[in-house]
Amino acid sequence: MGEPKWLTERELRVWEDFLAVSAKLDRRLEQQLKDEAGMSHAQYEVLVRLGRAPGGELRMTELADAALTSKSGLTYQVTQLEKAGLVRRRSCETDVRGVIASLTDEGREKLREAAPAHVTLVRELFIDGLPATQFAGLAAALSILSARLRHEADAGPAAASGSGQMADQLES
Amino acid sequence: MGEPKWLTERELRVWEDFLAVSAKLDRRLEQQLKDEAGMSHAQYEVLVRLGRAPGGELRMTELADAALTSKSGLTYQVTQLEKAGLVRRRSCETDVRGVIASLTDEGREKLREAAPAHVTLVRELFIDGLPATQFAGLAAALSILSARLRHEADAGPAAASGSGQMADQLES
DNA sequence: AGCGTGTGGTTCAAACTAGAATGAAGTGCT
DNA sequence: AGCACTTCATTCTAGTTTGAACCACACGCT
Repeated sequence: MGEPKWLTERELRVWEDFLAVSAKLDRRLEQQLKDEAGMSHAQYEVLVRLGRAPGGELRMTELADAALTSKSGLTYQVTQLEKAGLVRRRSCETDVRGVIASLTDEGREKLREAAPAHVTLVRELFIDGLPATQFAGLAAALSILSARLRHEADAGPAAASGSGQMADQLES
Repeated sequence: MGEPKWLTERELRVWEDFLAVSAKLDRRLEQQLKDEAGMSHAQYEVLVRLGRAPGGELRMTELADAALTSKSGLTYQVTQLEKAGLVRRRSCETDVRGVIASLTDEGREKLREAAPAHVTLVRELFIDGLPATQFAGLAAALSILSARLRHEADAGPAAASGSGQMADQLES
């Protein structure tokens, strides 16, 4: 790893813009949810994924994956949400080890209550304000990156051992 | 706030892709820096901003701003970095209250040492793999969002008091 | 059945985070 | 000069994060 390919000025700007946007967006959303709904973004995210799942139920591991948090992180959040009465734990019939997180009625209600302001802010900060062309560009780029990172997750450090290209799906 | 403008399916996908990309990228970089350089991404970011500043020095507030962390967060990180000998604090001549964080030679060396692997990973995960067109779209979008959030920071809750539109720059 | 390996979830310890409160010192106005 | 107001950085507190260690169970193989 003597001399890597450094970033061009442009690439650097894009990367730092990404970091800045991500950080500031996170903070604004966090703050708003805390103020108006008394919950963290992480918790909101858990409720959303549960709300979307059939029956409002999901296995812990699946939920952790969907809500972009670690397993231990999810255990913590679900415990908090359970204390607040928004989520219940029940055990899985087909696998004794399994735990199923289940959205309560209060949880669903709370979600319904918190969503409008949240969505409005996401719209204001992220969606509106981008001309259609740029939005389309952003959409395309994020879709690729998201897919890429989803698969990287398994193979992870495998890239270090030679491949790391995956150019196949790009050349189409 | 009865019924907000909900997100279309497409908008939702983009937003969630953004969250996913951001989260996964963060985790990968965090992990790599910890493994290979023994520092957190936050600390790395502080070193980078200092390294780029004239004389390797910056006022705490400016640094906090640049490194995307809160003031108290920066105080903590600088203390850590100081313990590690990578940064020094000195007081500001023109303002007694002021504190200037200054990159030490060891700090600069450490940065030089950590940067290649970090940059390579950023390249691998974020830059390469995006066709030129999509990269350009991403760049344009992030540039707009970044600028927007930079200014929002001051006006912040001002949006709540009536305006909140800023539609002027949309209709063009 | 018995054994080794993998998986699901929690617990634990340690680090990090942000905001509120604090104290000291600038700034502007009369 | 005196006073109110803002700014700079730190301290404090409480909450949150993560990976590692852990236990109990599932699964595959012989």
